[in-house]
Amino acid sequence: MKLAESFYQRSDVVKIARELLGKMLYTRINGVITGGIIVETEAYSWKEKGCHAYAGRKTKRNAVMFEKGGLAYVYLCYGMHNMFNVVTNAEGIADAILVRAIEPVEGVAEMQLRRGMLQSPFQLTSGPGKLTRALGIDRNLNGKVLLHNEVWIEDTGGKLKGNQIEVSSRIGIDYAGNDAKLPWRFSVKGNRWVSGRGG
DNA sequence: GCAATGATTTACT
DNA sequence: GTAAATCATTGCC
Repeated sequence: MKLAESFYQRSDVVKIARELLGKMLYTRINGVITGGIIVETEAYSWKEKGCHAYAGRKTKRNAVMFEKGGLAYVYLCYGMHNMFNVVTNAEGIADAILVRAIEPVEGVAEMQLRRGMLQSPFQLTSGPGKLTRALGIDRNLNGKVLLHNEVWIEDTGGKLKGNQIEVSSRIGIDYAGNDAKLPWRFSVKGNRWVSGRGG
């Protein structure tokens, strides 16, 4: 079943990022459903420099981060990659979680079509830009509520043990100085779809 | 109006 | 390992 709004609207974005591991992320694009298990996330908060909304700086791009938790924040990076984030916390507080990798489950054939030929199936969704392409996520989904039938997250009922979760520093935010060292990246230990070496 | 750059991926050497 | 691809957003003039 879909996660309730109350799951996203709690105040501890780091805790929510950890809890998203093992959940199912689905999209429905042009009637085609694709989805997979979230295996890698990163937390971002307005309080630290790695975040687009650092120091509460609100712009046209990141405005959705200031909305209430439970919305999708999608933006374009490097001119070609869409990044998918989950907005958390209460309205007015800009926290969000970047989904960096999923394990393909639903609509795998469609994902392969969208991604083209790959050297390894583990490259299908093993990175933030890859999974958005595989799931058909683009900026049209920015600001969408994660409770409807375009993009949503479900609780599978499965539970990850603490020793199955790997904690590390976030990737690609060297400009954030000391905040780049925060242990706010979570991944499923041993999962082949975690970004990095895709196979 | 304009120059700078990024929460990345892929190909090439 | 290094570099190119590629453009919306941002900040400054």
